[in-house]
Amino acid sequence: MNKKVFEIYNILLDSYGPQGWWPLISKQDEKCFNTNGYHPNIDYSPCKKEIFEISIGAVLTQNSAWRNVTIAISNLINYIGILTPQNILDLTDTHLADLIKPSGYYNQKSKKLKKLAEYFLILNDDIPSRDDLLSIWGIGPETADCIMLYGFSQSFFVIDKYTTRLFSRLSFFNENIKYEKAASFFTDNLPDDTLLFQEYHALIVEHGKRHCKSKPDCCGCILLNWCNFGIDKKLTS
DNA sequence: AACCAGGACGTGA
DNA sequence: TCACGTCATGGT
Repeated sequence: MNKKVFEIYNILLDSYGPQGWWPLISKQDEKCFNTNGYHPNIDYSPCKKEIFEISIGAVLTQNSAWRNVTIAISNLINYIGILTPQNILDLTDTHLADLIKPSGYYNQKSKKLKKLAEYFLILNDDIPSRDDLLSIWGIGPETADCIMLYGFSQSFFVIDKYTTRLFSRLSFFNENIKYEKAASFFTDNLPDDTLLFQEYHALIVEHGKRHCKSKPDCCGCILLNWCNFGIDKKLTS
């Protein structure tokens, strides 16, 4: 058990506060109420329609900015009302593509959402296995883990570009590490805790957006002491 | 005006 | 297995 992994979590949490993921579009107004002393993850698990919204968001955000995804999801909600599998399936592929256009890759993602909706329709109230999700066309390891972790509250650790970038810069592993290997790095070095995994991934993304970008902005980075990459940047700039 | 954003799939070696 | 090409909008 590498305690550094948990220490970094605490640094991020102290600095940014609890993130309260998954950010539901259909619940944005309620979230605004709770900016003070509110711990959004405690005893909260999403209801059925929210699980589906999370899953849709996980697909739409593939290699695209969350800002654009919020527009796409808003378009969907404005047009079909409640996000249900049947409402998605009732749209034509091209109409669905048109609604989600702002999220990019709209033709592919339209098909992906249809496949996702078909699966959720037969899923009913069951909890899927990770392999079930991976067998759906358009759902890879990161999307599956997002759905499992944030949708179904199962303790899978989500690995994304921000995660491999940050922890490779922190010299824990190489940036081109395989997905499953990176995931087990975290699950091996952290207590098996869904809320922890939810909060940690969200904090990594927040830190990635603020500092650990593709072109890093190391000024004000709270992990600078931990980061060889940051030190190198300081010496060379 | 390139570059990047909370990836996944298909193909050829 | 792996290294690429493809998919595509919107912000900086």
